[in-house]
Amino acid sequence: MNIGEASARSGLPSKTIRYYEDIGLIRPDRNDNGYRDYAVADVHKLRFLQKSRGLGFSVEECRQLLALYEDKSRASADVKELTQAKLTEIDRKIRELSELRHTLEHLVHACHGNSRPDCPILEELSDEQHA
Amino acid sequence: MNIGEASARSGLPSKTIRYYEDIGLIRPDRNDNGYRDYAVADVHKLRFLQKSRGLGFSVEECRQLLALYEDKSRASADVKELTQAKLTEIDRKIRELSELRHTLEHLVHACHGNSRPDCPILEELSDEQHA
DNA sequence: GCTTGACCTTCCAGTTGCTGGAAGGTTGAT
DNA sequence: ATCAACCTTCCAGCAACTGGAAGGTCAAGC
Repeated sequence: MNIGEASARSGLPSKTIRYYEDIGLIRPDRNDNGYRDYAVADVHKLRFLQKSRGLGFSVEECRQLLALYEDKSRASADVKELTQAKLTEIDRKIRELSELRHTLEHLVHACHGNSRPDCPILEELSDEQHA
Repeated sequence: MNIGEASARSGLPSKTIRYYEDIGLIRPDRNDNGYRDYAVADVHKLRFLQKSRGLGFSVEECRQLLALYEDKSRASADVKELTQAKLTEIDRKIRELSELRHTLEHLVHACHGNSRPDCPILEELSDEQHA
């Protein structure tokens, strides 16, 4: 499929898809006319990139995550270690998002604009253990 | 407190903290010697920025989120609408992170490096509804 | 009181990760 | 045949930092 359809299916702009090719994240085939030709597996990768980038992983981290799928020696200790590190990071992100969610909900329901600048939620936000 | 301590307490590099001042996200006092002087509330904001940036929100989105705390008219319809939109976004991110987590765990436990390129997890990854 | 080292300041240049636009080739429909 | 809607490369600009130079401040030790 052409880049336009890959874009529509992955949710990434064509510009970004070409950029990801420039930096070696994906390697689509080329048609005789020079057009890029994306396979379904490429779209999978692109969707994966679209999500993981949006979740705050750097391009280099995304490259590592992609490699976890592609690494032939997936059972190696290195890969397991990296995966475990990523899992820990994901768990932290999930926790932080849950806290952020909790805070926003509180702001809407509990604070009526009169309790700043020392609203208890702001305190909570900066608590190392808890927020 | 000086920028070094604000950096240590917030987890942000001093460079980044100065940059956030440049673009108007925080406004610390200045001492007579010209040094920036951060209050505890500033550190709260910085920690908040550190987290929300790491969770994939753009600086402009972080500015909006910060404004939710500072907006005197917090009960206005606009603010509630923005908050609701952010809550929806946060829920989506939490869902995507959970899926990513699930996928990585599966890779470690279920795939032994022999089932690509059509590993069922890669399929799942690209599914609009499910992954 | 003077030096030393660890701070802090501004400024400017470089990097990452896109994003827009120009200039031009391809394709499919009228 | 021409028109819109694709596609191509290339180059410039923006967002969000990041590093380094050049220099001022401060507390500790001699």
